[in-house]
Amino acid sequence: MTSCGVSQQRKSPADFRRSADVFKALSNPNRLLIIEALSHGERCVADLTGLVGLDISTVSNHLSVLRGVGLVVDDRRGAQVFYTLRNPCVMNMFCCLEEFQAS
Amino acid sequence: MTSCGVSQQRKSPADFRRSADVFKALSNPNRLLIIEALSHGERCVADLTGLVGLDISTVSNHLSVLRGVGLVVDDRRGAQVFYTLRNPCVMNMFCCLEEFQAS
DNA sequence: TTCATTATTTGCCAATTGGCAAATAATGCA
DNA sequence: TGCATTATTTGCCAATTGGCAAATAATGAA
Repeated sequence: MTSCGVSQQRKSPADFRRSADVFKALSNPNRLLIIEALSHGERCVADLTGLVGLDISTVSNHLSVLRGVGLVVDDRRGAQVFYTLRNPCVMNMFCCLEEFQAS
Repeated sequence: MTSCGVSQQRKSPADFRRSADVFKALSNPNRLLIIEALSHGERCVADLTGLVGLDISTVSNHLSVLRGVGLVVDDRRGAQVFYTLRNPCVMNMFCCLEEFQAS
């Protein structure tokens, strides 16, 4: 894991707000489970509901949260809706977290 | 930002729980502001209180949250308490987030 | 020991979160 | 159109969060 080449500009309150919002979306274990599943390929809601083991209304709500911060995108095909990660680079954050937690 | 060399083992519910806890600690803009300040070097509580602009009891509480997940460590010197990031590699997560948000 | 300074803890309150279940919406077939 | 399937939204409720202010703890000097 190397340093990233991101500029060191001063962050505005809105920047922190936006970052906090994404972290908040990630602050639920069931949502993390969903994201990890999606990192391996698209899944439909019923799939994810089976995986998470909660009521489908809850899973749908979690997916709505993830959609809200742009982590996932939905694709309706007939009665079914499939979800995918909008950008897999978010998994890099998990790698960073694992390194942090291993330290 | 390159991929990290972390093993692909199956995560347990407790793993997701722990990850979610760290993300939760990061899900508040004022705590992000504190972390960013600490990434540049240690700061005392009064410093951070001035920076954040909230009541000192609130700042102390935020610092307690960060301590609880191991993001920061405290060092009491007399009446003052100084805080530092336990491991600066956590800043890599912010870099990943910025890349994600720029995508 | 008293008093001042600094930081943490606690209590209060409003807002938010997360789970279930019901209600509603979207899709597709007969 | 009616009905079935799938998913989303809404309502309810308990738990949690975050901010302020008061109470309490920790430190140090006189």
